[in-house]
Amino acid sequence: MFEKEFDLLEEYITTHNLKHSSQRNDILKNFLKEARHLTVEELYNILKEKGFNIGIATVYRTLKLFSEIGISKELKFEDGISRYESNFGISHHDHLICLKCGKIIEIESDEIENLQQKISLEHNFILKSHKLELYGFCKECQ
Amino acid sequence: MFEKEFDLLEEYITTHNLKHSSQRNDILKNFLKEARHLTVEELYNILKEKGFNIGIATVYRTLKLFSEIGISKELKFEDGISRYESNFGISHHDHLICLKCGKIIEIESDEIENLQQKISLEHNFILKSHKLELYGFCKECQ
DNA sequence: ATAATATTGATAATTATTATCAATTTACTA
DNA sequence: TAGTAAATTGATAATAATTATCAATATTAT
Repeated sequence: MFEKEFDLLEEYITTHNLKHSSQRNDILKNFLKEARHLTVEELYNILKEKGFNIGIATVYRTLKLFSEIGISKELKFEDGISRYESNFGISHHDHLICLKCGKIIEIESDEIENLQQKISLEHNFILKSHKLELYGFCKECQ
Repeated sequence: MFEKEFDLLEEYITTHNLKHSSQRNDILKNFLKEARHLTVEELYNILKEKGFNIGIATVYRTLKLFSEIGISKELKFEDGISRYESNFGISHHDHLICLKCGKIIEIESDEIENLQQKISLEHNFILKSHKLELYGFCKECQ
C-alpha cells in the first residue's frame, strides 16, 4: 500500500543524501491513511492517539518535506492555517468550503482551467499556479 | 473627495452610537489616497512619514472596521498577511499576482463568475463568496 | 566499530494580529 | 460652559501558528 509515495520518498532520500527515519515513515503512512486536508496539529494528535511518540516539530518538518517532494500539497484557506492533502497522481482541483461545518469538497473543471489560461494570456502573464476557493453553505447546512 | 466613503463611515458611526475621531478620519483619507492592496504596516509607515502620530493598533482596528462597513475589503494571499483595498463602488474582481515583483493585477470576468455559480449549483452549494488568485510572472518579470 | 552527518524533539524565537487597560477625547446634558 | 458617561487611543502584553536552535540520538558509509 502506498508504494508510489514511499518510492518517491526513497528517491528523494537517495538523490539528496539524506538518511532514513522511522518517524518519517510513520508520518507518511498515517498521513496517507487519514482524511484529506489535515492540519499539522490534527495529524500530530492522530499519531499521538495511535501511540506514536513523534514531536510536533517533526510533523511540521515532515509535511513541508513531503510537499517539496510532491507527495503532498500545502493548502491555505481563509483561516490561514496550513492544511495538507495527498497529491501524488492527483490532478489539479479546487475547493468548495462550507462556512458552517467546514466540509471541503474537491472540484475539477477544465472550463475553469482554460479560462484562467486565457485571462493570463490576455495580461501577458505566465501562469504558474492558481487557487480557487468557493465559500458558501453545503447541502446539509443550508 | 471621497465623500461617499466618509458618508458611509458617518452613517455607521451614527447608527452604532460611536464617536468621531481624527485618527479614523486621517486613516481613511490616506488609505483611499494610497495604492491598493496595502498591508497594515505599509499604511502605518506612510502615516508616520507624513507626520501623523497614530499607533499601529489603531491602524489594525480601523482597517478591520472599514472592512466591516464595506469601505474596504480584506485580502489574504499566499503569504498570509492581510492586505486592504478600497471597496466602495468597486465590482467584484480577482487577482493576478507576480511571484517575482509582487505586482498585483486586478481582473474581472463574467465568464468565471458564471462558471463558479454553475459549479456551486452542481454541488448543491449556496455560494457566498469566492477567491481566485493566479500566481505567475508578469510581463516585466519573465 | 568508528566517524561523519542527518534526524529528532524540546523549547526558544519569530511574526502578524488581537486583547488589555489606563489615559484621553468626544458628545450629551444640566 | 462644566460635568459625566462612554468611546477611542496607544503602549504593550498575550496569542497562535510556524520556524529556528541545538544537544542528544540514529543512520550510513568505511
